[in-house]
Amino acid sequence: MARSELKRSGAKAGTHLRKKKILASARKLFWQKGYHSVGMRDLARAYGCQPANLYNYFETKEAILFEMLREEMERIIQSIERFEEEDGDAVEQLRFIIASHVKAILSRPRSGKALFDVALGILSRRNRNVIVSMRDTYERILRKVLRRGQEQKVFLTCDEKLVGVLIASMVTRTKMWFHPQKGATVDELADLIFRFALGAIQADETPHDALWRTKGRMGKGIKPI
Amino acid sequence: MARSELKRSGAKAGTHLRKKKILASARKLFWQKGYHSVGMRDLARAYGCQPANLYNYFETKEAILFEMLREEMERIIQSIERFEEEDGDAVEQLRFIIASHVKAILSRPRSGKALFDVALGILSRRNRNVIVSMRDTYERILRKVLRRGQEQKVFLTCDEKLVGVLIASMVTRTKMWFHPQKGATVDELADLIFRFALGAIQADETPHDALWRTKGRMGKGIKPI
DNA sequence: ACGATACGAATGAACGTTCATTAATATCAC
DNA sequence: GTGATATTAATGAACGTTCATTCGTATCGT
Repeated sequence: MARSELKRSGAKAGTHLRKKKILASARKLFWQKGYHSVGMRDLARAYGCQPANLYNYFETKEAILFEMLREEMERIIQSIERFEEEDGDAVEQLRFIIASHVKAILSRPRSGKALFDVALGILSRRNRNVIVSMRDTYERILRKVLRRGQEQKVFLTCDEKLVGVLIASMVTRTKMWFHPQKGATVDELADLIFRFALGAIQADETPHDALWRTKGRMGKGIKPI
Repeated sequence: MARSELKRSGAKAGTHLRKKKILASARKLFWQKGYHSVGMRDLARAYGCQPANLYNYFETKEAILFEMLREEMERIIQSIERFEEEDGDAVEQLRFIIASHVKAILSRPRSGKALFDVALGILSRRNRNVIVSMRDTYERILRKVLRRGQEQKVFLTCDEKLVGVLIASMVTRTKMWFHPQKGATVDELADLIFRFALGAIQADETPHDALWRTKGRMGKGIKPI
């Protein structure tokens, strides 16, 4: 292990890995209990060390929250950023965006804690700006797709800014009430939300009656806190 | 040891009035800054007394939050509870429910703090059950109307449980991003959300293209935190 | 004078954070 | 290789502050 390359990056590699592990356990706790209900002592216990040691990896508690949110947003954006420029079927792009977002949100242990919203009031101005600008990127892409759909005449003329926030609202809040069940999977949920949104804005009036015959199946997954 | 409800008997009628005033200033603060960012000192200063005095009116800080939320929920429910039994045009009932809810939510100084969601994690089990059961009442009424609309064949066959939470999600989150402006009033917003929802579930395929020509006007009111 | 109302001061707990120190590991001169 | 010397990683105990809440006492309306 006397490789010269390891001298520089070797020590750092270990730290980076440990940082990720701290973030992983912090993420779980923050989503479950909310920022204010989780102390540094909790974070330390979850990771397996003393509170003081966490300060070798993060400057403050807020820094942990920030890094966690940044990673999460990055994941969501990366999966859809190609739609900003890429021309294509807007309907399919909308379907993908919704599905991707729903999956990202529900891939974490349920919260019901509105962590993201609370966080914006906690982060420093600098950090909040970073997160907010990432959220803006997400909404910009969504609006771009909505506008594309209008140009393709597959969506009705609509205020894409408004429709964007409405769709995002439905998706965001899924984590408050949705529990995957037999007959009510995350994929199905995403599909239903997509169809709901599409029904509201689609131009050609294909009856989508059949799409809604899910009574009693999807209902199982709905269990608000 | 604050006694509960000694409104009558020899107790001064002023007590009840002062309690209301404390609640009023507390409500403003809680919605603006969130529960954790508001201390008893802040509540006392806003009302105009010392922190200790608040304990003559409420047993705990949580009790203030609870009473406040209870009043708020009561207001919302009272305005729509007649739809639980009353037969009538489901489309108009849905329009009324959405409008009523939007107005209730946006009648307070903006929060962007997800107070309601956070509160559910703060309240004692007993108090949370009260609030949750009120929320359930709201959702039950909404579902009843959605079912009525299906029976009247004005709504598509749909899972009213799912559609209910989707609609409620859109409405609830308005407080995160909507600012009334010239050309973007609360009433217009409520109407647009109603039309969005109706477009998704309505049975007769009346093109509602014209309904969406609001571009650039409603957009002004959209300003997330 | 008496109870309702308010106050100032104090309490104990919890919080994020800092600090001096130890244990372990890598680096380097010889 | 061996011992001296940095560097890193982690610790346990405390720090100062803030918090909701309690206590004893004074004030006020009647």
